[in-house]
Amino acid sequence: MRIAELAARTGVSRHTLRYYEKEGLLGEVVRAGNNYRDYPEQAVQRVTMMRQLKALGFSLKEIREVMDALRAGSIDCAQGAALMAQKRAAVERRIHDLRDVSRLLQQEQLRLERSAAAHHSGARS
Amino acid sequence: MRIAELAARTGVSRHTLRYYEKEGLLGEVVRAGNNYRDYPEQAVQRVTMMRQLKALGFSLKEIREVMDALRAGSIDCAQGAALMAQKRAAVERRIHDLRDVSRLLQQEQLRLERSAAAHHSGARS
DNA sequence: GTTGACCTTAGAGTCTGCTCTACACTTTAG
DNA sequence: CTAAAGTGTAGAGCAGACTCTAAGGTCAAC
Repeated sequence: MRIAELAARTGVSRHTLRYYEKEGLLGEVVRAGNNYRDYPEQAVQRVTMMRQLKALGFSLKEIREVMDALRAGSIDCAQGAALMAQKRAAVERRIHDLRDVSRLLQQEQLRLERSAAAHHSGARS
Repeated sequence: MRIAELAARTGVSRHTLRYYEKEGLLGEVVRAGNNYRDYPEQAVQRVTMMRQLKALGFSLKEIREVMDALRAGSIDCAQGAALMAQKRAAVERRIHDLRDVSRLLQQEQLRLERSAAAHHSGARS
């Protein structure tokens, strides 16, 4: 498919798609005879995943590493699987850290709710 | 404490601490008679939390909202608690999304491991 | 009372990740 | 055939988040 279709189906602009390619996130993109980019169907999933990872706070460099792993998988399955496991571990670490933050926020929330209740019942602060 | 100590204890540079203050992440910072900033002990926890949130991919604007909620809590407990709950919901959403990504990566990993095993046992790809 | 460590502000510079513009070529619709 | 829509490259511009520099005030120690 051409760049406009990929942009439409992923919600990532043409400009950004070319930028991602330049930054190595999309590997080599095949060109048609007229020099237009010709993306495979799979590009939709790949770019969608990039967008998701981006939204979760991953840098383009980190995303590139995930994509490299996926691409390596098409060549060397064992190596690709290993890289995939490593990237998944990074994601799990991030989940763990977020849980810590969530717990902190909850503690603060409970503390404030107790304070609010105390004020409401006429107690002194 | 002075800015150098806060920087040392949080791992955030003097420059960045002033920048965060300018961006409203630290609220009003009390000044000593000599116009030096004089941070309360609590600033260590606050700045540490900023650093954590930052590492997890939150923008300064989002972090500012969390800090505003914490600061509001010192004034209006009920309101602070509500904001805290709201921020915690955002964190939980992010955890949920990360779990999706983790699941995707795991699927790919398993697929590749099966492929690798098939290759190893002499099967055709 | 001067040296050196620390503090101040204002503002310039840097890096990332887009986003847009200019200009030229290709394709498609009428 | 021509106009509009789409694509290409190169490069400028921009916002966010720092990072650093310059020029000067403060303070503790010698």
